[in-house]
Amino acid sequence: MLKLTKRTEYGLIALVHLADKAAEAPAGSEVEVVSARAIGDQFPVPKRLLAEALKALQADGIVESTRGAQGGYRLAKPASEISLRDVVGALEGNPMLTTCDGPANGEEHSCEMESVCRIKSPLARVRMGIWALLDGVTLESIASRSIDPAEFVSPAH
Amino acid sequence: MLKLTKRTEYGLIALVHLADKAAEAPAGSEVEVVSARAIGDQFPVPKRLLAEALKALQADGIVESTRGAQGGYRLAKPASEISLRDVVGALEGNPMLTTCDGPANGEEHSCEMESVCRIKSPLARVRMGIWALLDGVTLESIASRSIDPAEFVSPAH
DNA sequence: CCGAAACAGCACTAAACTAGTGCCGATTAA
DNA sequence: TTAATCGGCACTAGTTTAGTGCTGTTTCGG
Repeated sequence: MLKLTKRTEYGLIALVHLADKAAEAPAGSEVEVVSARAIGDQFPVPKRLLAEALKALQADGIVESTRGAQGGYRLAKPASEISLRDVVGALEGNPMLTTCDGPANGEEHSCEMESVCRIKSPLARVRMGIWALLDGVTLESIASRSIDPAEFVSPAH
Repeated sequence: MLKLTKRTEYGLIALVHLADKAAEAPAGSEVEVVSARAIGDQFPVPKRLLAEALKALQADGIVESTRGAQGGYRLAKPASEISLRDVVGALEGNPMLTTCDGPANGEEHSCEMESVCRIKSPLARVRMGIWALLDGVTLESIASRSIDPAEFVSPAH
């Protein structure tokens, strides 16, 4: 199904939070790291999965981590340079649409119909369209949507 | 994962085939129906699943069926009026991206964070972008990609 | 009128993926 | 030294996907 996983959802939530932190920081100063626990405390999401997502994001160089007490995560790049495609790619890999519509796996023989298949290349085009769309959405554009931090930390419920 | 199901893949293959038949037919004449078996014979796909896909397409008014011997399927509308979104919608439903990113299910309370959730509306925007993209791809545009029928029935390999 | 061809509907299995949890080791600030 | 925190492995339960079986119903053709 054409759906993102919870992992991705949680990862995105965490990233938006980290982007806020980065934006709040006084210019020129080091951005404070935020622990997975701290993020999880602010949202009703299973903290453990959040941590899983952050781990994956770290492995892909989207966030950087500091270990030990007072450790945590922060964005590894400016929010404007992190696209939704990067995030989705890190959290659920690149493969898309049909199995035979391989993205860059030129070596795989994809499917057995090859020559008979008329939908492969149209689907590949669609896939690239979707990727381009995700490429156009940066973490900055997601995070910078009129959020008063005060309202943010004191949720309505 | 951001992937289409086999069902959709098989359905698309069948639709392209039916679009061919429709295009071949002499102007003004009735388009011949094609049985699921006939389609399945031309492609290395499990015939049964192909039939499943066609059934779903019929239920959604994308193809129309004729029952009984010599029965089969044909497009219910011109190929130019069938979009990839229609097909995907018929074969795997509309829900997309995260679970809280409900398409038109206004009544559902979606997720419990509501007020705190900062990714919902950006994701909704992305979803609409993807749908618009799928809307722009018609069955006609997929099928009419320089296919010499002769080359089609005698594949290169 | 009968039988074969074809759609239609239901139910079932096995494999893969998703969501979520547990546990323990490694690292580091206090 | 201790507690906080990231990092890695493994495990369970539920859902989805892929694929198959069987039976009923409709209709053409002989």
